Amino acid sequence: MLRTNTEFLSYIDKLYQSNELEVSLYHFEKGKLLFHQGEPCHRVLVIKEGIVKCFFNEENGKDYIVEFLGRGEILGEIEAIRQMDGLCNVAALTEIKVYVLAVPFFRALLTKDLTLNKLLLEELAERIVNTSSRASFQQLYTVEHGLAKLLELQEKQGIAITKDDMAAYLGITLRSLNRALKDFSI
Amino acid sequence: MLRTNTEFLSYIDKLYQSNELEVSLYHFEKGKLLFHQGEPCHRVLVIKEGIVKCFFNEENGKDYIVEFLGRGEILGEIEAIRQMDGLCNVAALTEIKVYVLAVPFFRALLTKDLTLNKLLLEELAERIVNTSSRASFQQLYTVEHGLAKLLELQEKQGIAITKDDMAAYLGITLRSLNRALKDFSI
DNA sequence: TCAAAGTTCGGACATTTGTCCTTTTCTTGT
DNA sequence: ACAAGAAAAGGACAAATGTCCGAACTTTGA
Repeated sequence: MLRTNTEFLSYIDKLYQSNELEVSLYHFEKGKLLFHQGEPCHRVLVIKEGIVKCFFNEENGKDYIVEFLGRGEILGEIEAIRQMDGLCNVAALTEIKVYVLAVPFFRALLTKDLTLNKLLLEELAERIVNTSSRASFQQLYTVEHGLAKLLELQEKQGIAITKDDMAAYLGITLRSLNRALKDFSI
Repeated sequence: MLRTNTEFLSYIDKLYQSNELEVSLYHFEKGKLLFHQGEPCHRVLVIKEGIVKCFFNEENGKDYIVEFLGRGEILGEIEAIRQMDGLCNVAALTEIKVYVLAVPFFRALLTKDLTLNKLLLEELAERIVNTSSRASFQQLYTVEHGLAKLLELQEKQGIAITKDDMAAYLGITLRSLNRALKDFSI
């Protein structure tokens, strides 16, 4: 549930070392909004440290968290590839360090670097696997199943997700989450 | 909701014309299962004609339709890229014609053909956009919203989806679908 | 044409989830 | 330490969805 991508990180680490003009390293504080749904994207980010959440804000005001991303995960690549406005919001859940690439540089790189293409294809394929199997799971199983997995993740990763975020990830209201948590501890 | 990809189709058309040893054209009848969830995949398909459904079969026996795919859409590419067993089932909803590539050939092509890489990146990015925004939408909105879109699709495309498939796409039971349909026609 | 079998549909009730609002618990400043 | 305000939790009812099963409708074969 918290995705990471070591291979991609080391690729970008190297790129950074050999090309500091085009790749820079930034630092953002917890809570900062890195991408804004519906707005133009000018940069592609790769997480060096920290955790972010990607979430949709639907017209009815509700949020849905698509995924939590950590080390080596890339952000803004879909928008860069398809030349579209921000698909969803991205907010820093912890303090983060990110590599930043301008979109034109990223796109130029794509036209000539097969390694980058390969890494990206693997990353996108992995995301489809995750997103689609989660959608299926959430539609067809009860909340408890999803909650169990989410609690397990927090345990393993040693991270604390707020209840609001847990509910947004499960696609339910806070009230329902509280109920599920209560049922859980019986 | 019914996805197609003209660009990809013409790429494969050309590949077929220049390389009939490695790319072949097959024909399958309606109802045929082209990929089986959890089983090894040996081939990559590109739809030349017809429509298929990709669906998960969950352990509780329920189905969830991830997407409907038509002309120019590729199948089995995720499994080929990540070298994994079938992610979901794929069944022909109509008679279909497909180009067939063996996985090793497809992978070899990936290592040297930037055009293919580009087309695939665009396709995978598009799928992520669709899958994730649909997941969000379905979690956060009522069934009627989803149903409206689905009916619209059938109208536009002139295709008839069975009620079972409509329910599986919406992630609800047939009973709930019938109710929604009734409410709809008021 | 008719009856039997299969299929689809909808009623009735159970369960789940959401909404709204009160109660409880936690913070904060003096 | 305590009161006031803020944040979190839970009760009560409403709405949505699922399950089960019988009724209505279709198909098929003699």
